[in-house]
Formats: sequence, C-alpha cells, structure tokens
Amino acid sequence: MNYWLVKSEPDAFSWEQQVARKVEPWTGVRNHTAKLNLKAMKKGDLAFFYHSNIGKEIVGIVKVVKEAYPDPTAEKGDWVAVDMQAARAMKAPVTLATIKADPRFAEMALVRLSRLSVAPVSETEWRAICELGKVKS
DNA sequence: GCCAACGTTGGC
DNA sequence: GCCAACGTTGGC
Repeated sequence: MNYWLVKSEPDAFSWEQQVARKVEPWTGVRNHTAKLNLKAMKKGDLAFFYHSNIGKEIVGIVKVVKEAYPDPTAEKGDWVAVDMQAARAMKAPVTLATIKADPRFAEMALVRLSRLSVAPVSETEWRAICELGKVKS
C-alpha cells in the first residue's frame, strides 16, 4: 500500500467536482516523473487531493480504483491515466504554508519538487497530514 | 552531445 | 506580475 499526492488546479478540476462525479479518470499528466508515479500506483492506494494555484491546500483523499492505462486525452506518446474515486474530505484543509512550516515535511516531494504534479508521500508524512486534517489515515 | 533560448508550472 | 525551477527544443 503506497501513498501519493496529486495536484489539480481547481479552475480545471476541483475536489468538489471529484466528489460529485465519484469516480473520475486522472488524465493530462505530461511529465515523465509524474508518469512513473502514476504507473507505480496500485488499486487501493490512497492519494491526497491538492489544490494548486488557488487554495494551495490539501482538501481531500482519493483512492486508486483503476491502475494505469493509456491516457485517452493524449494525442501521441504513451501517457497514462488512472481512475480515482473520492474517499473522504479533510475536515480541516492542510495548507502548503502549514506543510512548509513543519519540519516533519521538509523532505516531502511537494516541498522539494514543487512542480511535480503526481508525487509520492511516505507513510509517516501521510499519518501526520491526516492528523492535521482531522481525518482517519 | 552540449548548451542557449524559450515555454510552462506554480508559489509569492 | 514576477521569478525560480525545470523541461523541451533546436542550432552547432
């Protein structure tokens, strides 16, 4: 069981839309590092849903319900998508500012590789963020 | 194969 | 609106 963090600009696709549609393909990733992370996802893995640009906070948790398959939105190249299902909302959104201010998260990919849109999260980090967000991990 | 120029992402 | 970080492109 692995943990992840996926970013979306709420202008393009928000947590509210994810909740409304329940299961949604996670498409449009066009970065090789992010693609490798998508391919490493297993059914049942959990990911934080992060709002980039607007909000800059973790707002919910999604579950991988379908492992990597060819991204239907890609015109060429072997890009992949996974299907995500809304699992639960953070009771208290965890902001980037909070994460940056907390030394426990100094090594997080979210902090160190700010442009990476699909990033791994360690189990320790996962538990700590769930605590801050007041949801079960 | 190197590197400068340029484009994109995303935080501030 | 600016800028840092990073990826991509194209000339050589």
